Amino acid sequence: MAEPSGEQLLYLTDEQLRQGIEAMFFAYRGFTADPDRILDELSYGRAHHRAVHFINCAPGTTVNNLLNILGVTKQSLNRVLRTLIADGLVESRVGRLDKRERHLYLTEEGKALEAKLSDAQRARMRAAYRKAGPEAVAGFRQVLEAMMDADMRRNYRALREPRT
Amino acid sequence: MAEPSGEQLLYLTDEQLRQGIEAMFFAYRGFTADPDRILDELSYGRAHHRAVHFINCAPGTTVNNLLNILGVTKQSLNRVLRTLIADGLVESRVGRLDKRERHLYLTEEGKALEAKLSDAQRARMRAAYRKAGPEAVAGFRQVLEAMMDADMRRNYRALREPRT
DNA sequence: CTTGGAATGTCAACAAGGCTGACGTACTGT
DNA sequence: ACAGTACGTCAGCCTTGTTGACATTCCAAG
Repeated sequence: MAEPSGEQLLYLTDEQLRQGIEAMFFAYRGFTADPDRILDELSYGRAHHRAVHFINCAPGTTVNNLLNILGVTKQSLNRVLRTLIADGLVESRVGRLDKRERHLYLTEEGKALEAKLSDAQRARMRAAYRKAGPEAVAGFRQVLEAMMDADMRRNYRALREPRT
Repeated sequence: MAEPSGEQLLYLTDEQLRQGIEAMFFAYRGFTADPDRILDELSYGRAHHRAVHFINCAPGTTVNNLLNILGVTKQSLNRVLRTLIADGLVESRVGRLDKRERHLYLTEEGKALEAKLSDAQRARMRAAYRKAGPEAVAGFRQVLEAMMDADMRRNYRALREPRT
């Protein structure tokens, strides 16, 4: 894939890049629009969505682990987790091996919300993928991955792995 | 490295879509990281960046027009504009045709900041584009455009048109 | 010409969700 | 025993979203 086969390797004018920047801006808004609507009705915010999403991906994850993935402070995350636990969407279990740790799980209710949010977001993603075609999707993913910070790319790849 | 490039057609499993969602999340963070650092030093935020960016793209635009592009309330935008005007980065001129309107322009100082932010963001975008290759970039843009809301796509395309 | 309504922009106040700092508690490993 | 780690929490700040109230300006109907 790293072989450009000549072609127009260099069409990286500032104008092209600016368009990419704006596309990213508008697309991200579309990307979050559907979940945001659902969240609003429950008086939750995007922060709750992120927490629920990653707890679902990695059941039993610790608070500290989640902190690294989300890139926020523990105070900030804790505020969100507190409401999710109080509302019975997330369960926090004291670690067996290390009792200082809290392992986080979605309850059935939590899974239901996650599914609802996920479905909405996937629907848009699926529509976009269909419209653009498989090859475009491969390119899309490559550029996104190249755009991440190195340490985030590690997190991202860790989440993609089948299982350890 | 284990990136599927092109071959398989219908791989729109929920798992694949979930990966796309996460890639979008992490990539957007990388995307805004560099400007955020610059902004922080000046005690501005992302909102200032967006305003400066789009005023630069469309000099003389009205507040209302900017509102539509940015998708926030006028009160929210106004707060940001007020500080930018107070700091001498943006100039607001009363409309000649319609005196209710305010036309917005970047001052020299404003243009300097815009260039600084833009350079940082473009550098990352350029690096990602280089790494992924021209074909990936085309796919990237296609998927992003398909992911926008319809009305935002209009704004996006309007901004891509040659100058008026 | 007047007047009411629409459009535009400003000010005030509030909420969500970031942040830092400080501190308490429970546990771990040396 | 003790230093360090993991987590929770309180207090307070900032940015940036929101609504509500209001001033100005324009325009069109009476």
